[in-house]
Amino acid sequence: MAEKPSRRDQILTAAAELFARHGFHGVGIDDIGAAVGISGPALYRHFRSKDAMLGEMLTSISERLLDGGQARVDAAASADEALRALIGWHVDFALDDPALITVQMRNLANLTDPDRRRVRALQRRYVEVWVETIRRTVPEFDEPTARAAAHAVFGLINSTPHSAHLDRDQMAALLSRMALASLTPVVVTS
Amino acid sequence: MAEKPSRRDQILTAAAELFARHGFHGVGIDDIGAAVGISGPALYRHFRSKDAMLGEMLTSISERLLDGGQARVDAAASADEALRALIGWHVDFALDDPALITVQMRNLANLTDPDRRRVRALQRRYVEVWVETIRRTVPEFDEPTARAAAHAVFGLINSTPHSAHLDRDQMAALLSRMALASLTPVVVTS
DNA sequence: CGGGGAGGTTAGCAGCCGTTTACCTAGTCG
DNA sequence: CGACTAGGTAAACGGCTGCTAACCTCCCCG
Repeated sequence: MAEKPSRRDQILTAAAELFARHGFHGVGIDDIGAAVGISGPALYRHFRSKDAMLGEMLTSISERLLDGGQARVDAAASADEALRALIGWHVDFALDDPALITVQMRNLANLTDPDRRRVRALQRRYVEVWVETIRRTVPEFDEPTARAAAHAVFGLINSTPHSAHLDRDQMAALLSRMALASLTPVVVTS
Repeated sequence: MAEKPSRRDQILTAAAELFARHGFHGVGIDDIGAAVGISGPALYRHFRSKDAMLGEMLTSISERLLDGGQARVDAAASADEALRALIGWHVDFALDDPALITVQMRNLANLTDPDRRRVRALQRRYVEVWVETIRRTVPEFDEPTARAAAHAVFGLINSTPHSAHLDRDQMAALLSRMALASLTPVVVTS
């Protein structure tokens, strides 16, 4: 079933690609229209404004990340397994939607104030899932350290768009291994 | 000696801060002027254009990164020490100039064509320094893998601006440990 | 059959923003 | 002392861009 994507979704994915490549302000309304075969102001039949596109894009990413991450953690049997599942989840997301990940990293500042608040709240909750999971497997990390470590792992995994030299599976394996290793630096070489 | 910074440098650091926070297109010429106490078009006494500011900013970062990295590697006695030195160098840079690092990560696309070529060439050479160093300490990585790993480590270290919750020294220690651990995942738990 | 909504189109406006211009000071130096 | 320069100002211009307006055309459904 070819799951025909709604016009809105077509527009959002095209816009994400463009925003990722040129930045929010670097993309014109006409560019987005052209990318989906319609031209210019026709977009206003589907979105209230250009800001609204970015807003919807980022809130939907943030919700998907949070929900998926939470689900993986809840389904895990042990703390260790939870961490692996979380890493795998984020790696898959970053590899499957590099444009979305890039936009989420770079274009938070271009959001409208209420949108930014919403997105930040979602992101904070996602980070919190990570912080708890990390602290369960690496008890010697205090909370601020775990938070900083979580951000560092995000940076590591989200580097994906800048290095597509490996194929998907190798990349997933590499990133997962590196992420996991970076979080267990204290495995004493006995 | 209070090393009074030249006007040009004042402008560049102020502009870097603004570009990092709002993105290149999100900052007006008047904003930059205001940030250094002069207003608007006075900047054109010091720079040919707004693009020229970004160009000079990014080439100078890239040169500093490359030169410093190369120097550290050359000064190192062993491969292992070279890797540690390289990590330390990049961590120090990212912690001391978070704005510059952010601009370099996000605003490559806003460069003028010749500037982008120059910067990319410098960045490639810097990555190459990392790739060689990594391969000397982790021989089981082939070249593409080492390159991808280098990018991942950059992402890890450059995550600094998004998490200033720790003080400088703790942050440096954490990032260095994580970076090093991520690159030696094969320390078999004997 | 006939009318209304969904989804296009082009033309045009309004505002922003990078850049140029013309002008005005202080210093500096022959 | 007079002239040139470095560095600043405010005003104006021109192009780009987000958005609106007016209009057109299917398609569906009573």
